[in-house]
Amino acid sequence: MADLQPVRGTHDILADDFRLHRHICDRAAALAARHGFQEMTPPIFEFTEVFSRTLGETSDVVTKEMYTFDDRGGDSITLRPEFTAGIARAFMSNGLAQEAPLKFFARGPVFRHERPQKGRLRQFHQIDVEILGVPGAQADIEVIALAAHILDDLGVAKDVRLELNTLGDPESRQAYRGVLLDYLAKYRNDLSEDSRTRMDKNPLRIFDSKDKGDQDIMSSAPLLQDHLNDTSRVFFDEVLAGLDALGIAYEVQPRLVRGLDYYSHTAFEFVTGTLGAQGTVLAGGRYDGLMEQMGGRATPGIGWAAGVERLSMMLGTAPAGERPIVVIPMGDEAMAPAMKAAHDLRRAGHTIDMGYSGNLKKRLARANKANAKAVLILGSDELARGVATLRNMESGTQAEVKLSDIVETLKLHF
RNA sequence: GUGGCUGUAGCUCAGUUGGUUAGAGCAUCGGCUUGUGGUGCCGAGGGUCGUGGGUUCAAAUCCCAUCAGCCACCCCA
Repeated sequence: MADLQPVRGTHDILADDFRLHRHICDRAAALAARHGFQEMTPPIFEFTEVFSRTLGETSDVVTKEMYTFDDRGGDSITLRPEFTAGIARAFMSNGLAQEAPLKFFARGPVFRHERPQKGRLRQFHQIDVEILGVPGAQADIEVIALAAHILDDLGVAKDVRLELNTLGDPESRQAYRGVLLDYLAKYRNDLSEDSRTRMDKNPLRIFDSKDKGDQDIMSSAPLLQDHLNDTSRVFFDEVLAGLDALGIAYEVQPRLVRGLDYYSHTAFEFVTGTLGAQGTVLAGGRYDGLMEQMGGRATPGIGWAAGVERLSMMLGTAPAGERPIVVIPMGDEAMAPAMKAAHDLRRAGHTIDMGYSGNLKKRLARANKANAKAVLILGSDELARGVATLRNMESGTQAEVKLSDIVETLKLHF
C-alpha cells in the first residue's frame, strides 16, 4: 500500500466532500460576481522570484514552505503558496494599470510544504478576492463586506468573529517599531527563544506568541494604536465607520499583526473556535507596498483569502445534489431504446442516470441509493406496446408512459 | 522544521498477563422474491494486523527504525 499512498498532506476529494467543496467555491464566486468582482485565474506556478521577492526573503513561507524546483530549462519554479503575488504579477504583466481599479475573484489549489495537521494541508484550496488600484477605505469596507456576506450565505457566520486592526502606514509603523524595540530591550532575556528571533525579524509578531511569558511581557507593551500618525488614524476610523454603517460586527484586536513589510493599514481575520489551533478561516489586509516591491509602479491593493477545507469542516455537510431519473433496460433488446430515451431526456434538461448491469432488483436498489426521484423501466412487454413503466421512487406508484412522447410527459411530472 | 500520541477488513472499532484457523457492526456480494428499491431473514467474500528489521519455542500484542495520521509549537487559509 505504501507505494499507492498519496503524497503527504495531499488529499483526494470525493463524493460528498467534493460536492461541499464545489458548493463553497460556487457560492463564493456567485456572490463575488454580485459584488462586481470578475473571476480570473493566475497560473498555479510562477517563477520563484514572484513569491520570494514579494513575501520577503526571511518569511517562513519563503524559507521553508515553498514547493520549489527547477524546470527543464533551468528556471526556478514555485507552486503558488498564495494568490496575491501571482495576481499582482498578472496585473503588471498585462498592463492592467490602464484599467484600474479592478476587482478580482480567484479560486484553486495552493501549496505549502508544512507539517500537516487538522485544517492544514500541503495542497489546499483557497477562494481569493483582491481590489487593485483603490487607495481609499471604501475598498477595505467592500472587501470585508463581501467576506461577511459569503460567510453568512454559507451559514457559518454565527461560528465566526471578525478581528480587525490597523498596521498604520509605513511611517507610523517605522516609528512604532522603534518604540516597541525600546520597550522590549529590557525583557530580551525573558522572552522565549522564538520571540528573540522575532525581535530581529518581525518584532510586531511577538504579539502573536502563545508563550505565557511573552504574553505577560506584551500585555503592557506600547500599542501601535497609540502611535499612529493622523493619516493612519483617519483611515482606520473610516474603515470602522464604514463597517458600522453596514452593520458588520467586528472587534478591534490590537495584537493582530502581519509580518511582511508591504502590508499597511487594514489587517483582518475571521476566526473561529471550532477548528482547534487553526482558528483562521479567512484573512486579509491592505498591501499598498507590494507592487512597488515587485518592481512595478506603486499601486494600492487589498484582498483576502479563505481556506476551502477549513470552511468545509465548519459546514460539515453538503446541500443535497440533484436527484436523477434512472433508466433501466430489461434485457438486451431494451438497451438501444433505453439509451435513446436517456439521450433525449438529457438533451431536454433532465438529469438521467443509467447503470451497466444487474437485474431489476439490483438496479432499483442502486437507483434508490442514488436518491433517484423516479425510475423508467423498459421491459420487453412494454417495448412491444411502445411504452415504458415510470415508477415514482417516493410514493412507489407506477404508470405507463408512451415512449414516443416521453420527453413531454416527464416535463409535466418532474 | 520541533515535541507528544496513534496505526487491526472499504468505514467505525474489539482482541484479556505475548500462546493454535484475528472478531463484531456498518458497507459490499449472493439467496428468500425468473421484472420491482427504501425496513426483514439466511448466507458469502474481504485482513501481508501501516512497512522493514529485532527479541522469543511463539508477536496484532514487547523493542528499534521508517512511513502515515492526529494534537501542540512555529507559521498560516
